Amino acid sequence: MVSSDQLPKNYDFAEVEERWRNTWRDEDNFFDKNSKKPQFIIDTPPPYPTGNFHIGNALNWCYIDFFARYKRMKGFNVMFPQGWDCHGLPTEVKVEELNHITKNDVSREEFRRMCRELTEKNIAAMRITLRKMAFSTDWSNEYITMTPKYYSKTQLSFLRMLASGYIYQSEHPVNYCTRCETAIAFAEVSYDDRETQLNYFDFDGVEIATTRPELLAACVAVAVHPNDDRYHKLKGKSMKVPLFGHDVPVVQDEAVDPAFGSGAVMICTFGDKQDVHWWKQHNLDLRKAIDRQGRMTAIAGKYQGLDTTACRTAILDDMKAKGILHRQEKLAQRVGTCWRCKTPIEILSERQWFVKIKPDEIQKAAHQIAWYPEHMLRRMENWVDQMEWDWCISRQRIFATPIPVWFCKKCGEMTVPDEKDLPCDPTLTKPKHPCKKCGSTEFEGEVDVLDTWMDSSISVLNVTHWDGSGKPPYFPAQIRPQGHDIIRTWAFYTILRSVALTGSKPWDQILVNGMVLGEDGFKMSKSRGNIIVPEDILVKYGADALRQWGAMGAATGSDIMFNWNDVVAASRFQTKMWNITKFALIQLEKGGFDKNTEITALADRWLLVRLSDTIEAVTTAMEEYQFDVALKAIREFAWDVLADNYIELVKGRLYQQDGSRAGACLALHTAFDSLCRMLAPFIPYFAEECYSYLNPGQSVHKQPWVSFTYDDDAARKEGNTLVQVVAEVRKYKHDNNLALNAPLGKVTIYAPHSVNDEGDTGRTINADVHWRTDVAKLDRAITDIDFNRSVVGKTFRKDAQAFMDAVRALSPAELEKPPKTIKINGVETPLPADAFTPKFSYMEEGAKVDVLTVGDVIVTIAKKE
RNA sequence: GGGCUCGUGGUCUAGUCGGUUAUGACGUCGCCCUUACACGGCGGAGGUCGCCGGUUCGAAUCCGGCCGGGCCCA
Repeated sequence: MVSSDQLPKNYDFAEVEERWRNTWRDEDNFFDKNSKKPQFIIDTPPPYPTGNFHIGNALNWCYIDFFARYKRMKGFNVMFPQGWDCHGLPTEVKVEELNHITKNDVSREEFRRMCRELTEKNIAAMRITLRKMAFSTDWSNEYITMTPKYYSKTQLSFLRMLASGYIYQSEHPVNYCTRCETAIAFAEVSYDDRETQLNYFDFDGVEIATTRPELLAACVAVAVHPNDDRYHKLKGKSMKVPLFGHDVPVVQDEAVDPAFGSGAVMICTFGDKQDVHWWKQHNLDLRKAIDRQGRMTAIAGKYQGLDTTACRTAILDDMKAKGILHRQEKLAQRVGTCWRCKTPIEILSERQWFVKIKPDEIQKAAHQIAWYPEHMLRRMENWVDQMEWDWCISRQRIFATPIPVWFCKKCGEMTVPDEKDLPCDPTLTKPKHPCKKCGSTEFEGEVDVLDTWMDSSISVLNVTHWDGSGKPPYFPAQIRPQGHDIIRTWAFYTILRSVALTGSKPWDQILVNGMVLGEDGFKMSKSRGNIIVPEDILVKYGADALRQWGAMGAATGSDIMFNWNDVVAASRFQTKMWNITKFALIQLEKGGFDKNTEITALADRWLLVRLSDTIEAVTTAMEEYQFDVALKAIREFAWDVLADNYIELVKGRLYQQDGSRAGACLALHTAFDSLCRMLAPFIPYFAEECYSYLNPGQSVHKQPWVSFTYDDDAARKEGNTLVQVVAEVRKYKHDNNLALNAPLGKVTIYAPHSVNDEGDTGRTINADVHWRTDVAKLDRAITDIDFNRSVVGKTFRKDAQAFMDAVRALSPAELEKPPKTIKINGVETPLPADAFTPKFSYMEEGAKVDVLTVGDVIVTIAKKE
């Protein structure tokens, strides 16, 4: 044990946190392949390496670290890997910005090198924050998706899904961002409100309303509702498209809303998702009027080369000139945009690669996973239910995993590399064998690359070593922690891929955390100026305070508002705990403690039973990932039970030098040791620091989770009463304008059982205290009756009111000694025990005393003259 | 328009498979520098638990409707 005078007066988080950060070793957190302990593998989210670990990440990682540390203490072989999801557009855009280039100004290889370089720099910066936050990362299982080691696994998964028929290529309409020049998946489409114009014009004699006149060249049909009398005559006819002159059929479809516009709509390839539906349904022509850059194609005739906006203006002008534009109306509209650049997306028909979505097997696997909180499963169900198209996985970009496929230049046959030859960039290398179909050795490598979700959706397969021979040795993982914003992407794609590649669910449990909102209650954003970065909090209050905010800010799973108050309160709790540590050390070094001391004093028994209750509650909460409940219970025990009540009760005894202090020393040590262990997952630096003073050279993080139990119902009840008696006496002093340490004279406590308080009560309230079990010899009168409504209501139901009236009508003697039955509404009814308690007022003969009652305990106070 | 979720003192929040006086923090007011702690202790004030209706002896809690936030999706 370290001497108490070596403890600094104040807790210096900056010094302590840095010291332990430099002391702890990475190896202590490594997953042990040879361990016999049960495994607990965490499918940690690989963040996008922006260079800044933001507060949302911090919350997510706090949760992970809480249970990772808890599970280690509970005897699990924990893997807490750290991944980095590198590929994708944001980095490409950043590289273009920083170097003042566009991707086409340098070679693909050079551009990739620039992206890798930036990413490495960003990862290095983020690792520093992770370490400062004291996350118990398993750095031996770090993965970086842009490395050949990782993306060869992405490619392997691609080849296997290609072989099993999950992956196919096809020409199909896809969401396309013409600014980024790439296809995107539905999950990457966001929706913005905007106002547009609905244009009514003459279409070969019929009025049609459209918001997208520029697509006239791509018109392939006119649709009307089958029951719309106005257009019966058009059935089976064809019509001539104005300005362009090609003929299109008239089709009938229930989905046409006769009340919208003129009730007749033009179908174009493609204005929106509905057009795609109709196009498939009615087997219509394909007319591509917009190219990958968002410009009009040759099919648009004289409008060729214009962008869509210019084309719209030109066509409307021409309509006006021809006199066929009837009128224009304003229309509120939701438009799909690229999540990254906010450019409105186009639906283009393209040859792309797709992954088959099989809703049933995804639903089945999703239901085999335990969701925390449970209702988050609904989001997955709803998303899977409304999937219409397969997942488009090809992207026309550069910084991403290459699609490992070649096509024969002669016959078009597809060739793939052997699994052992991965990774592979087909744009740089050639297949090892000639074309199987025609024998040619001339190949063209696929230039498209993979959606980054193809990388990250195998994170769990990667950490469980799925690519090893045979069955994945560690698969499935135990838990996936993630935010609810990416349920429809990361969680969805992971389940899909896991089922496709292994036939099984990816994890046993999924823990979904909420979003972090700014102090003003809104989503953090640059424009609102409400962004809080973890580094700010680390500098001002330290990692432990930030971690406490993460645990206590809100119930697990709900959105959490950032609040400096919570951080300040967390830091104050540490100050309080620091002082408890100093007190414990000062007391324990006086004579140590003996594990075999018999605990007899009520206060000591009470502390131990309350500790036991707390440990049980905290353990239950940890098992359910209710970190707010767990930390709240710990804080309450430390501050309220231990510091404000227990220590106040026994400090007088501890100051003495006789044998009566031994029990208090043991109780104090037990509580303090347990607190350090329970706090270890939440505030690892602080818990380590406190623990180290009592146990030099030992780490609290290598200790098992607390298992202390203490069963003593009487101590719980009597101790609570004792605490209340002290509180009542303090209030009495307060009400009588007495100082809290004012001497009180003789105080008699009449309790139902004899109590051994070792003199604690008398010293605490500064009085000459006498405990008695006999009945107080006082004149008393009944002033009121307390009913126990939970008993009365359950027993009498409708007659509860009548019962209470009947009791009030009893004589004082009957109230003190209740009869067996009571007459309610004229019926003799059994009188249940505990239905009511009479309230008495007491007077002692002659002597002037004040009387306090606490439950069934009576306290008389004879004031000192 | 649909789905999910939330609405509790000035602010944030616990409680939500009904049950005695609705939890805690911050703020606020009063008293107290008691040998761990004034970054503290003790005590107080402050709430028609969004609104309306229903079920019940009893509703913050269950049911229905409405109003208002947030998120996801059409």
